[in-house]
Amino acid sequence: MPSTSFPAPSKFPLGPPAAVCGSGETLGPAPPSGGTMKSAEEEHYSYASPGVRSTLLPSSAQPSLPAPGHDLQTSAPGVPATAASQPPGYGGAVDSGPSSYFLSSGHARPNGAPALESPRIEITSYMGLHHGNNQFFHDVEVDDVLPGSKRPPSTATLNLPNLEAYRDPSCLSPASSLSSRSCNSEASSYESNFSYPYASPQTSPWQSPCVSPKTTDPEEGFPRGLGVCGLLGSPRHSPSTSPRTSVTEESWLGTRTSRPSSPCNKRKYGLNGQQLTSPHHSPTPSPRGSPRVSVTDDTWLGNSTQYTSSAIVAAINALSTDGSLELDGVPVKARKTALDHCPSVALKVEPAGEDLGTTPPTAEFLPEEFPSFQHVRKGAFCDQYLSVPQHPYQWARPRSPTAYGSPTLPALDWQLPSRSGPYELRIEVQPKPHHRAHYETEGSRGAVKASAGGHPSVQLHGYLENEPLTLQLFIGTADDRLLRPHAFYQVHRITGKTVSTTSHEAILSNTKVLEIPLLPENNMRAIVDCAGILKLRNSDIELRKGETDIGRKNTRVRLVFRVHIPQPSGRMLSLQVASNPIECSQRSAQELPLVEKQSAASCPVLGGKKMVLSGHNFLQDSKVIFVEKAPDGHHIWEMEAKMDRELCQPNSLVVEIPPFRNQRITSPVQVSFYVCNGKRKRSQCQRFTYLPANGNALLLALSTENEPRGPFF
DNA sequence: TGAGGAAAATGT
DNA sequence: ACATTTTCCTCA
Repeated sequence: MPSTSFPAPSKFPLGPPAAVCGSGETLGPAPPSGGTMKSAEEEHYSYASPGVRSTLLPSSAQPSLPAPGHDLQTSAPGVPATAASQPPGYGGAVDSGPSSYFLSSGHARPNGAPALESPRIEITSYMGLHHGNNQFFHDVEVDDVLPGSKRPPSTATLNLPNLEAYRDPSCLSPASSLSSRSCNSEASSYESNFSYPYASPQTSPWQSPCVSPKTTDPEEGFPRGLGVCGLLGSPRHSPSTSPRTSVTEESWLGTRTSRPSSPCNKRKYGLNGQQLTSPHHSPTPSPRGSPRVSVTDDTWLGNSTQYTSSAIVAAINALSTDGSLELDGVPVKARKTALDHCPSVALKVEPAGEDLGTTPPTAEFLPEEFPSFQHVRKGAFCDQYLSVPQHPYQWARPRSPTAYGSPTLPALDWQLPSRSGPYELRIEVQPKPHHRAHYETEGSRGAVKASAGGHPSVQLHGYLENEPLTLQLFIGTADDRLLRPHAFYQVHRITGKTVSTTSHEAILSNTKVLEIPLLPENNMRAIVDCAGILKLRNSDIELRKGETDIGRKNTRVRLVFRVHIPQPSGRMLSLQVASNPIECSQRSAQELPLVEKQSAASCPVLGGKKMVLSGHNFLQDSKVIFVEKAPDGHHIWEMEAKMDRELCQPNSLVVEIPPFRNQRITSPVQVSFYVCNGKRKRSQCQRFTYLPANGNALLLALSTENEPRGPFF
């Protein structure tokens, strides 16, 4: 299908194609998978031609998905992201006017931030773009759903009063904003406006957004995915996936609810997040093979990711779809989105259920149209789950929703390439692998830093215009699945003397997004010294209806950066890159010592035998403490081993096994030892079991063996 | 603030 | 009994 649908490159509205598209090369590494993918260029083209709206590429057309996040990973500075191959996801958005979204002239920039003129926002109906997820099928749906509603894809323009440099999504729902209650963050609302209904392959497109996925717990009446509110609408959910949705409000909400004693049943996932069971699979074939998908994440993401099909689909959609089509057809209103949070509501609204469970509420409705409705729902929803006080966040200021989230911008769970044509968004300086996130009950723990000191930095290469752009940053997942906003962590804006970078907070679909100016005068490079990480309580998030991810042991995140580059054609080209994974728990940050091997499995009763422990994270002051416990668990004795510092190596400790205290042992004695780093208390250290293989040997071998023998392992 | 530690809670 | 998560304390 595909290809045909693409417009010829020549059509590329933008300037010389060549420039834009640099040939594949720009793309960089060719598409991983067999060439099926189109070069970025092509895609560009496709999208580009304004006229072409309809071209929807069948998903098939783009077999390959971008690897989620992948690009990022590679992120080693300097290293080009391989992922490039991905097509610009949504790049193709419709024709909107030139991006309304961005600033045009550099006007005053307060604080260095680019000033926005009064931005004019054009609303285009691209719907497709947004919801990345399921656009595939929309055509149909649209019609069905909104029969009369189609609107011309035209764009509307709004003039914003002014400029804060950035648009705030929040504006949208006034009410919503910070208040915890407003589950729907503004963003969401905003999104909803734009959102476009797309159906996940699996689900019927039209299901009510709210519909609860089957997978969901029966008990819950609500649909789970709501949270997303539509934004992301992710229909994607694979069961496994968590709807990102929920993420966050709480954060902002700040409220603390009493902790729920136990979260309702959540599904268990593998540590990586893989879900053990997936309720439904999307029928659609998963794109996995597609190059895009795999491209990159290697690092964190295992190649094997199990992405939910929906996610993939979304990605595909993004790539392939021509927003325009949908746009037209889709009545904006049609979508009911916002419900997200208020699943219940949604339910009411829509019968639903249809789907297979997974369906997240895709629906969107225009906020405008149903403003009150939304709010209500939100409130309701929140109440149910959270009693949170509102936050006083500043970003609450009103802005037109549209401004911020122009309809054309891709949802946060869309997989986007890190480079396309001449452009490449690259993380020049990676964040440290550990950063202790702070809870709402704590004070800030500062900004994420770089390993070598300083802070992470991101640069947009290949952009030669003089117009400043906005770099968006949000906290994404680091598991094996497709990159998506992390439900349990939110980016936290840090301000103060130590922060040199101006930033602005916005909320998109329950996900806090930090917007940082990318200025030509700075070479389109931003030093991210204003981003901290907030941890939301697992119980709060897990209770959300629609949330399927679990927080326990889900403590790794990635910084996800996005930039939207207005194209001459009026479309917006979006690039995204994710950082290396960052471990956010306190404990992990301490780098616990880990013993992988021990040279001895037994020792004479008198002890004295030397043992080599091989592992990681051993420090100069590491201590090894032996403990003997009776079969019933009774603590018999413990003793700190004598360490042979001379023989110790960074990854190995040589210790002397202390003599057993009970020399009348007639049967195997189980001895454990702890390896402690520095001040860490034993209780916080890893305990290893040393089990003498032969009881007799213990009893009878009174002579000590002081030298380790042979190869230990 | 920004951290570092750790006790108190919870979850397995 | 442990492993993890959250809340508190302290300090610079």
